[in-house]
Amino acid sequence: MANSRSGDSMLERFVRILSAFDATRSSMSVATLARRAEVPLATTYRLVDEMARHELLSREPSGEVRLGLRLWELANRSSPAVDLRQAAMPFMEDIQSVVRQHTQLAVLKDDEVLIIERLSSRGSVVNQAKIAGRMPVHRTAMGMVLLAYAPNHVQESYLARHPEAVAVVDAVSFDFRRHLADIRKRGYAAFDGRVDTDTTGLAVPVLGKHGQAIAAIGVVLPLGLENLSAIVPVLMAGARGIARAVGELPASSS
Amino acid sequence: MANSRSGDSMLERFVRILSAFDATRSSMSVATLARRAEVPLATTYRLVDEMARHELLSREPSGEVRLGLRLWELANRSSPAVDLRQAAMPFMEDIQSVVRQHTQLAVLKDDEVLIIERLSSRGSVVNQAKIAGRMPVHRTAMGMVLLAYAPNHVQESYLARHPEAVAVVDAVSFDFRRHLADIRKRGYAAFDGRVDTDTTGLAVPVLGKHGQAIAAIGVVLPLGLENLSAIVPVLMAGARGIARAVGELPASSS
DNA sequence: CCCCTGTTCGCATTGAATGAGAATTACGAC
DNA sequence: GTCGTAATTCTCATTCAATGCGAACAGGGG
Repeated sequence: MANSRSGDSMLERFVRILSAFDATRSSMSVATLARRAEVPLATTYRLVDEMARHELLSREPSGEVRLGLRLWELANRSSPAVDLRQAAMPFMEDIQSVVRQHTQLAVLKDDEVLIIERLSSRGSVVNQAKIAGRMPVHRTAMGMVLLAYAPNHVQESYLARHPEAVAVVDAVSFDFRRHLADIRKRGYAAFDGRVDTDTTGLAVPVLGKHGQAIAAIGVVLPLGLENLSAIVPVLMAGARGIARAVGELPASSS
Repeated sequence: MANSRSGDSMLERFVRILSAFDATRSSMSVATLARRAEVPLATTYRLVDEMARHELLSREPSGEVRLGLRLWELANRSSPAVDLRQAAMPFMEDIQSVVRQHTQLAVLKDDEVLIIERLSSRGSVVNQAKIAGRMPVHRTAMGMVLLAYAPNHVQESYLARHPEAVAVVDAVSFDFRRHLADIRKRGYAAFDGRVDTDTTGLAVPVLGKHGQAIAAIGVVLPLGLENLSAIVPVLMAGARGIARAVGELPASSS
């Protein structure tokens, strides 16, 4: 039995199997799955169909495996992300109806930006962000806003773990901490072409009662930024609305 | 060791634990969780913190447990529901901008209506539907549309399992199968006050290439149905758009 | 004070999970 | 058709990781 080395609880494997799926690879053969998840083949087969029996995974006619509808259902019935999203939706729609470009909601998670929600008009510019997808902190306006309003120890540990961030921010060398302070002073962050060369990101924090960011809302605009300063107040009004709608929410971790 | 009776694989328990959470009870003590999930206390404690370690669950400062952000992330990175939602969103927004009431997207699952997405204007009437929530088939316009365009064996097994449906549909006794045929003839379903006494549900199917419903889109309107017939074409146009946007999607099960 | 509920820990027990590998099937390429 | 490769299914002896009882501990009302 369990005759082998690896210190894997079954749950560990279970998570690794789920993690093998992402937006770019939403279905695959069991064998491939076993390879990606680094779980022994025979075991993977057993696990997969046990999971399929509970509809956490589903097997397509082709034999490929993908995430199951029940997993989605369970995760979306109640969760921090769901609560946040629900509180924010009406305000995001308000923003959207004015800005008419991608409007997104995100939180900070494991030193990355986790996108919670995203509204897109038909004519929006292209944008790589996906719901439940992640973006790098220091290349996005949402990320920098989240970091700027994060507790000190989060900022410091981010800096410690991501020295490359300092180099990337603007052509000139500069003080990252001061950059964060600037963002706090303005109350928003705006970046040109850092994700896509022809778009501008603009984001403001949703502030909790102790001044920390519990989330960020941002928009992605085409580079021709005429009335950009007219948009900031719209975002801020939305953010205040969301903050009010969120009585108290568990934080997002670090 | 597994010295006890129950034929529970660990995964079985895992699912039961997750299932203990729903929109009405999004966090609880471990002991309560153990009771609801019917998992032995000591085992529950062990499982909960193993799951918490992987952020499938999270422990709040108060000690209560709730679903974790990572679970949400995994489930939303890729899943049938996510794909469908993504294909449908632009069309739902179009519909919403015209109708200005709740606009929802749902599929049939286990003889129930599973709500996938839901847009609500600020001034919408009250509506109990929640994302990832379920509604009864024969009391909702979305449910009846889904059933009307479902394969025959699904309809029959629904009838077999839900004899009460026949009695409920309209004051007069009547032929349920014929009712479904009527819906197919019209191409939509409209029900007054069956969920809430002061609202009307209106729904059309999103048809796959073989004529089956792969989803339904519906709106919830206040009972004063003046221009109701003007809305149907809007929904149908949206449904066609969604159908086109969905190249091929795995079905939703039965 | 007692009682009730939630939480943590120790521990002996064993059956359920494990993974190597053989056998079989599916699928292209040619 | 004939290979050849990859995917899948099965078998099976091994054993340790998961199990759950029960006892102990911690609060917190009343």
